Amino acid sequence: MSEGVPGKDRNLIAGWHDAPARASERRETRRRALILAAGRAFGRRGFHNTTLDDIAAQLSVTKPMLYRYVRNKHEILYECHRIAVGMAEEAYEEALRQVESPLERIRRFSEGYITRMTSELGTCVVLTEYYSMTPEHNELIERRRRVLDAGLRQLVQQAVDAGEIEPCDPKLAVFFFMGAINNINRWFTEGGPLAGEEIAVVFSNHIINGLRPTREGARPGREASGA
Amino acid sequence: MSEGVPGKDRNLIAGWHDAPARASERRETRRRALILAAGRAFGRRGFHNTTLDDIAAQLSVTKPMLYRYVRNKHEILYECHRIAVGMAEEAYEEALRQVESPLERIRRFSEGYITRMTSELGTCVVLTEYYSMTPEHNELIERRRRVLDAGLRQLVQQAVDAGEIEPCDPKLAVFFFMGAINNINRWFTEGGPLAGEEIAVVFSNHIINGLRPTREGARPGREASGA
DNA sequence: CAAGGGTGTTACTCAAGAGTAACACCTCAT
DNA sequence: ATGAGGTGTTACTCTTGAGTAACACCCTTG
Repeated sequence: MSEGVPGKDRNLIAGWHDAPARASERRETRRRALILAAGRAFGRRGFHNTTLDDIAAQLSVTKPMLYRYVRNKHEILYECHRIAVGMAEEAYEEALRQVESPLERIRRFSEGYITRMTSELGTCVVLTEYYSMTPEHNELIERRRRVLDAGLRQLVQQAVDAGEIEPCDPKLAVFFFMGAINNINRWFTEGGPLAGEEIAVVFSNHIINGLRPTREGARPGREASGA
Repeated sequence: MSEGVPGKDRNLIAGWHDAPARASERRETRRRALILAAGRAFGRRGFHNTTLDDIAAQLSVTKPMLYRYVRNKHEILYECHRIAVGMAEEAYEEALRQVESPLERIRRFSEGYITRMTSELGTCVVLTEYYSMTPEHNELIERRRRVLDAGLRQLVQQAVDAGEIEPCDPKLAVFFFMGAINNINRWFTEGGPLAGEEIAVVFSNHIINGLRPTREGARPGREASGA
């Protein structure tokens, strides 16, 4: 996104005011920038607490301009959710492609998903507020989420069957770690102390190893034996 | 609405239409019922997608009635959040009281918090939508959450120091499991197939043991993880 | 049987914010 | 230059929903 384009960049939000040449191409870029700005605001302050005027101001234009790029406010929210599931699906398929072991696939998925979610585009994403979508949009997103969920549960089940992990309820297991992951946007801030990849690795480890009790599980009488 | 009929129990929401005797006592009961109904709706459809008329309808009264029990809509949301942090604080203190081992305290906290959160009162609670509170309310809630967070991080650090768990970043660890827990309300439904205590136990295990890789990570010669 | 406090209603006000109409400017190909 | 198409604005409309005023109906207690 941030090319070596000379001079301009009059705005914080990338890609709006530097018009990339040809019409239809610019249109796409701007639409993207709009979704990004809106998504961030939605994530931080919520869908209904963010007005179109706010978003427009972010891009230093006025509200009616936005309607050149999106049909209405709900479409923006829908796009955000599409990006979000899209990233999860991508990570899932990538994981299937890259490794064989079910457990390792889960790790890859988690890492890939988190990495995407904390990327520039990802930070725009809203995982909460699915209830603010129109029923039609919600249905579309839900459907995709359900498919993904089923895939993940299957992975967990396979990991159990392969003896890689102890038996557990796949449904709850998936709820568990997806909950942890989907909550990241609540506290993550781009440019904060934590890099996305860092979080991805740490979280994935927690998913698989938990708080990772030490073998001898020191007695309640505590006694640190060599870290 | 003909009242006073001995049969009563004319409404789903407990405690509204069966007037418990003395005035000030009933007032409290009704206020409680109102918060509960509202909190559930907020959790399911979001703060802004829930109108006061909706809430009133739930209780089979009309909007102006609600104003006899709360100052305004924001106060309801605040009460929900107060209940939520309150439950977390309770669970935390209980954990400190009951056991000594830092790791065991974390488990107790998690179990206690989840159990409360899935209790009848708990299901009303909104953990999302903190951004829909007034800045003043938000400040109050935030403050308490920060204190709790600090306590939890300390527990994690202590568990590390005591050699109970492998070293890790306490901040991320707490974000991790609190994320998983706070997301429960997204999918939990009272009277669904999963009981609150069940979830509490399973999640707490996941927090501590993760997906619990088997020792040799191989054969399905699983040992009995007796219930 | 009044009187008064509590319960509940209908019928409003009022602000905010999504969405639109209409116009004004710029710039580029002919 | 000129008109066409894209960019951007100001100044609205209209709906929704929070909050309120004002009244009507009990019950209880003297």
